[in-house]
Amino acid sequence: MRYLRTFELIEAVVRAGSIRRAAEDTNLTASALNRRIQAFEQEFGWPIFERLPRGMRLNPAGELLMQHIRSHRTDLTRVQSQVADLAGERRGHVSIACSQALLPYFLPEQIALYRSAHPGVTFSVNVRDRVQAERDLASFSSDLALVFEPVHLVEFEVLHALEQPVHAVFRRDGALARRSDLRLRDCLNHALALPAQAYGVRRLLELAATRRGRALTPAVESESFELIRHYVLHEDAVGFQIPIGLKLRPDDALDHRAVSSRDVAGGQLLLGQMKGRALPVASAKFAQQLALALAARATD
Amino acid sequence: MRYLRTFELIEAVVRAGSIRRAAEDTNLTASALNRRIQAFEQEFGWPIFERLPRGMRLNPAGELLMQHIRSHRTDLTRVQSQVADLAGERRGHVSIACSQALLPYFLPEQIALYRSAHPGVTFSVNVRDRVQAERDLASFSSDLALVFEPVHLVEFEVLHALEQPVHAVFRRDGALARRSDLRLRDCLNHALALPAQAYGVRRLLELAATRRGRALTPAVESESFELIRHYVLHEDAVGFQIPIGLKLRPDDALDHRAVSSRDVAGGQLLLGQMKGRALPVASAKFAQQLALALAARATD
DNA sequence: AACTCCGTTGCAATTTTTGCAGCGCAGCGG
DNA sequence: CCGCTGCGCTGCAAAAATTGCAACGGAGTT
Repeated sequence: MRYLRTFELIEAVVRAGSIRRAAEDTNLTASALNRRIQAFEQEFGWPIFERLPRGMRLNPAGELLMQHIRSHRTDLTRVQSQVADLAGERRGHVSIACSQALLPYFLPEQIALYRSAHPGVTFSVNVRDRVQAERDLASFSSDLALVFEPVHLVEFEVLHALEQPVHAVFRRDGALARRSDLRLRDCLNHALALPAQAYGVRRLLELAATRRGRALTPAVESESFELIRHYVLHEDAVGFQIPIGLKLRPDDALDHRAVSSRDVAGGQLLLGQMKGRALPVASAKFAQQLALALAARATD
Repeated sequence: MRYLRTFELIEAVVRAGSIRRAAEDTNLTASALNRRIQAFEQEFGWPIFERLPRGMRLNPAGELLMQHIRSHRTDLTRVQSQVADLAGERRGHVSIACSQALLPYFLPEQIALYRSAHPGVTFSVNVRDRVQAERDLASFSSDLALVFEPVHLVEFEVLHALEQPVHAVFRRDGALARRSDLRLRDCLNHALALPAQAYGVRRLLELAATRRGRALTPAVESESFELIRHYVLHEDAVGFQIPIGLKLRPDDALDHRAVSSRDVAGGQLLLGQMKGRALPVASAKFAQQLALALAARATD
């Protein structure tokens, strides 16, 4: 949008950290860019940048303004989305920050389902850990977040919650496969393939282990759930994940089962948005669909 | 603000109803204005005006956009106000929609008090009845509303409430002045000077009268409380008003006293803002001061 | 002390916006 | 039927704004 150009330029300067670098990104000369910034500060009434010998940085006034700019712009896209909806053609873009576990099955299915009804809607899916997801919402870079065991919950408005037990993942031909009620101590006798500390599953496991005075000493620790799943096949190890990211296929060499809730508490998978924000039409409708799908899983 | 020019122009067209008339108001030619509107619609993606043979009118998309524009602009002034506050100098503008009863004493005092501490803050006071006040808040043309017995209360966030009994106003040398506990039937024996139907005091009186099977037949009916107050002096009539708009001065020919609460229920004087809106610093601080002043009255 | 990278400014070139005049259209009144 | 009025819209030239170029001074770095 032409009339938002000044804001784009300001953002470019914030990102680049200096006018000269931002000028390259925006296909302008440093002088032109400089004058636009100055003109804006003049009209706004106060400087919004600190001038440092090495470049520019936002001052507190600028931070305040940036927050406003971001909210304004996403609000405008919401209006456009509403207008598109008004005109009958559902268009728009849904951006969602989610935990890794949603990537293999749940989200692809849901997105495909939504796009089959509304081909004009596009999606961007960003993998974020529990902390980053909330930061994404606050900075308006994601409309929705679907995360396991979020941390802060301030500014986070829960649209739907689903309890997910921690599942152990193991070889179908291993010793664990034969147990009917799976206890934590059974798992701890095997080599452990655990997610990194930042992840909710890991936190729940640590909690359970320390309560029993035992320490978790992973053989393999990774940020990739996919790696963990595959590693389990090589050594007769045990991995952990939530069931929404797992699927039972009879021909598969992998199997999984819930660790007894007596040992490891379940966690919450939360669908949420930034508190108080009015979502674009497409995002709101997609959130409804997700909530329905999650509710269906709860009754399974 | 230069970068908000397009929005100003759109608003001018909405107000004027045609490009040519709006062009005069904005010191532009119709052609220039026309092209800016077209350029905006191009960028926005949809037309926002209906072209009629007699001029232009907003279409539904335009209505949606206008709502956004208004909220955006008031939001920006809030940011500026916050920045001013950050810089130490409290500046800004407070716009308040209020009932007539606040005009003679309460608001002038409060505004003077606030301005003595913060001379940089300016005020606009708009007299609005109960319905219009809420409409003002919703259209962002007022930050605060201080009204007696508002109607809808949707979108209205109450910041402070004060119960106000209905007071009768009469000549100090009249018959009513001698009664200690003032009953409604005493008043009804006199000529009545009543506010118009739209006002809260009138509604409370009507309610009380019909409950007793009596009808209110005003000798004088007016939208001006000031006229009512002065009329009472000429005929030995009785007027009605809430005490916040009255003052006892010993040298005055007027007197007033609460009508017994057994007969006429008290009403609520409400200080409020639009639900969910973040007020500019000056408005928020002034609202705090008002709330305090109202609370002090409650304990009198 | 030489060097680099920064924001900033004067001036000319360029791009954008505007005003002017005129077009076609649709109601209105005779 | 006509002329009249007020409307949105467009081609073209004038006016205004934005931009690029070159250069300056300042502050860290080597």
